[in-house]
Amino acid sequence: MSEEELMIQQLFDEEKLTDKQKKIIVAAIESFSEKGYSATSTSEIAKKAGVAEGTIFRHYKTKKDLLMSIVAPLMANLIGPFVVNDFNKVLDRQYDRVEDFLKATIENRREVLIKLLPVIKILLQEIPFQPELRELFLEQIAKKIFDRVSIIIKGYQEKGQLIEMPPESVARLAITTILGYLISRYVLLPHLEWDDELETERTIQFIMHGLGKKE
Amino acid sequence: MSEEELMIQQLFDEEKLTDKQKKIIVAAIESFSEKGYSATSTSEIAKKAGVAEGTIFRHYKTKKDLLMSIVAPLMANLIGPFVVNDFNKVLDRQYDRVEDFLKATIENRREVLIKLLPVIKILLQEIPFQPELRELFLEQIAKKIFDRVSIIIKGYQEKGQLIEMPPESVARLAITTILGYLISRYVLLPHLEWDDELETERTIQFIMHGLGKKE
Amino acid sequence: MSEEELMIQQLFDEEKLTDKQKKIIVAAIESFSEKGYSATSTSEIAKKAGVAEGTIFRHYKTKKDLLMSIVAPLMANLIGPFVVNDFNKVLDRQYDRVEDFLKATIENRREVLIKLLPVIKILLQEIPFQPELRELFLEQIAKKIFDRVSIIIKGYQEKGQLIEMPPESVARLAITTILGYLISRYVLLPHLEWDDELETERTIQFIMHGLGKKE
Amino acid sequence: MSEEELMIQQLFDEEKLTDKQKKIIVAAIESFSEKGYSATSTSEIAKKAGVAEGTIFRHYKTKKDLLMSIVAPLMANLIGPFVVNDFNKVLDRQYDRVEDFLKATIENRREVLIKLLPVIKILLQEIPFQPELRELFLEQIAKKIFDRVSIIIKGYQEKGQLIEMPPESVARLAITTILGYLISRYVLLPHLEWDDELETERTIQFIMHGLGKKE
DNA sequence: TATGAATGAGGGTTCATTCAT
DNA sequence: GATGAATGAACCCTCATTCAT
Repeated sequence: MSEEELMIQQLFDEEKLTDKQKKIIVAAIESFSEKGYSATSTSEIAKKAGVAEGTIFRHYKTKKDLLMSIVAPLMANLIGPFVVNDFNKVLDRQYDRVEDFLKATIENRREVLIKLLPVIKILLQEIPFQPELRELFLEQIAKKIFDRVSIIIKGYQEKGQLIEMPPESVARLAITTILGYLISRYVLLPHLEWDDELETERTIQFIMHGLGKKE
Repeated sequence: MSEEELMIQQLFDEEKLTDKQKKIIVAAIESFSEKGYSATSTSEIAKKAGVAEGTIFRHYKTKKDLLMSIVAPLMANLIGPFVVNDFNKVLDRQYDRVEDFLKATIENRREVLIKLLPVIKILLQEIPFQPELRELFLEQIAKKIFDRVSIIIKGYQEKGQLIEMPPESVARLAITTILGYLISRYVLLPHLEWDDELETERTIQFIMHGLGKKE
Repeated sequence: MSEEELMIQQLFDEEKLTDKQKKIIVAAIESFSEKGYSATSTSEIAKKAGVAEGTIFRHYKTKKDLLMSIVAPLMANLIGPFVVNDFNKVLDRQYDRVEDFLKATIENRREVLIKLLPVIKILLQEIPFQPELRELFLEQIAKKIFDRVSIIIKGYQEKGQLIEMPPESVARLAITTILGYLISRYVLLPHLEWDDELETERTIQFIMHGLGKKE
Repeated sequence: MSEEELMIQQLFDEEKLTDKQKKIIVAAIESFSEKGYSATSTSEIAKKAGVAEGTIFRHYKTKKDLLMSIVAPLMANLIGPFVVNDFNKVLDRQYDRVEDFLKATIENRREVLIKLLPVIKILLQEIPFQPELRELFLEQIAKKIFDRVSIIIKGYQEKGQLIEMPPESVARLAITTILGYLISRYVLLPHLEWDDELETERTIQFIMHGLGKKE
């Protein structure tokens, strides 16, 4: 229970949720991420949450409403700290080298990513099918992150630490590499044994120097 | 229609499908990839295919059967040419430099990937929810590709073209980078304008030399 | 309605059934006994009961569940009073002569049999096809009745009122004769005019003295 | 196969059935008697018979047609030999004593009953639900048998071998007793071990002298 | 506020039957 | 005559949602 409680807190820290609401949210996250949104029935959620079927609809007008109320705060959560903390730190020149910034970013996001993994799975699953979700995601998350990252990139380029390449391309390559790592690590192959520190190091090294051998 | 006909041919070239079967497959692919497997009703597929609902179940015992019959041949298709053609060419030392191999691989797969995009979307969407699909994918695709790629990598490492790093890590980084490019290009942001040749070049360059500036 | 109400009361006297449940049961009994279980659709039952089809499945998980919930209490009902009342009376030597016992038994069961006729028809119809039903019937009804009857028979044999013959055979002959009478009377040929008292008398006389003429 | 072949011959000896027709009939009898008419699908029959679904409907316009074509000849078969052979023998005074007639009748019918058991089960099952069947049965079978039996009874009554009782009642009692025996023996409790000769003897004895002890 | 009985549209699937081959 | 693909109505059952309690 404490595990879910943490997730709930992380996601809805400011809102006031009744006890039943929390149970509904937890149950919905579990079912949605296990079977998918469409394949999950509200009655199943109600049973798992230990509430009556009607109770769900008292708090959330529709099933989609419930989905949104789970997934929307995730967005703020994913981007929020990143924007506020790290970005400022970078501006404050706390990370002189790109490597340090990358490492801090990965470390910083790793924890919240793990905690919110089920919700992230739901988000990724439903983005292709819920236009509102996709727009929300593209405009609130993708765009913002992309913009901030581009600024950061330009900064490092000016400092001569990054090659001359359009920031969008640099951003794309860096972000997909990091996400590729995190998704491989936590979504696709979580059952393998990973040496997290070493693999993080390699990922960063790859971003910086590629795979080609310097002669 | 010719577009879908092509896809059908690509996927089911050896099997003999009746006209109605083809229509069902095409309609199912369209609906599944647009709304997701669970959210698509068989009656909707029937209507779109212009056949009676019962006809679907004459050819495919269940709805999941229909899904599998769409997605299973994709696997062979995705991996087949790769294994046979490219791998042999590499062994035949047709690609002296890693760059050439990467470029050929991307180009080679790009075409089939575009054509099969809707089916790939379905596959990716349903892998988390259909255990049989996941196993099929992990064992038939992921493992095979990984193995072959690892061999290729070792070859280039011995030739001194790739850094010393466990082939698994090299494979992971290379594959996720390429997939990250293709997914960004064709799935996430297809509506942007892309200079395919240039962006492919950059992706390969990134894999080889990273983002760090040589001084 | 009062007719069915009576049947419902007789069958489910202890359980608390909602109004809709009663209507569903009544409608199901009517349809099952008229057209058979397999040939009756749940939508038909719903319509006849004046409820939504979903309502049926809220109370009974499956169609077979509905059948069982109708037929199971019948068993207790058919055997219950017999075991408790009559059997005790016999033990209490309330019936000195076999004839009196037989008459009381027939009279006693006639009433409930008439009232539960439709349900009995359903039971008899479905016993060959529902293994669970058959076992339930054989073990809960047939065996119990057979055992009790055998004890009673032995009693009368010891009193010299019945011929020496294995109690099983005696029981078989007596029971099938009585059932043969009741089934002829109420199931096969209910439209004929019957002089119930006289025919009962003849049936008992037949059991006691057969058809042969004493010279 | 020879078992079914025999049944087919017995039932349809005069008609010319194609090979496929026979297979259909055999398959239908098996399925109908196992699962009931309504619960058996034509496709299942086709599969079991090894013919195409359409073939069934080429020979029998509807599913009910198939049922009727199985069950109708049974009637003639059940009554035919009885009327012709036994009855004449009785008239020919081949059976002086009632006992002999009863024994001959039971023995005579036992064999055909066993062979046609599955078809008889179908007939008994469907009589309550198929009005045409019921009328056919009542008028062609029940009535005829009843009439003939009544005549026989009167004959024995005149000879002083049977008590004075309306022939209808005598017939009812005798017939239900015999049927009760045969049904107990072959339908309800076929798995018990039966001493057929002894039990037949007891049944006849019961009919003649009842269960009461002569002092 | 919370319940859970009730709804009826729609879910996937099977059905008896037809008909072009 | 035999086939089996095709049909669409009907099957049993589940669904998201409502509302009286």
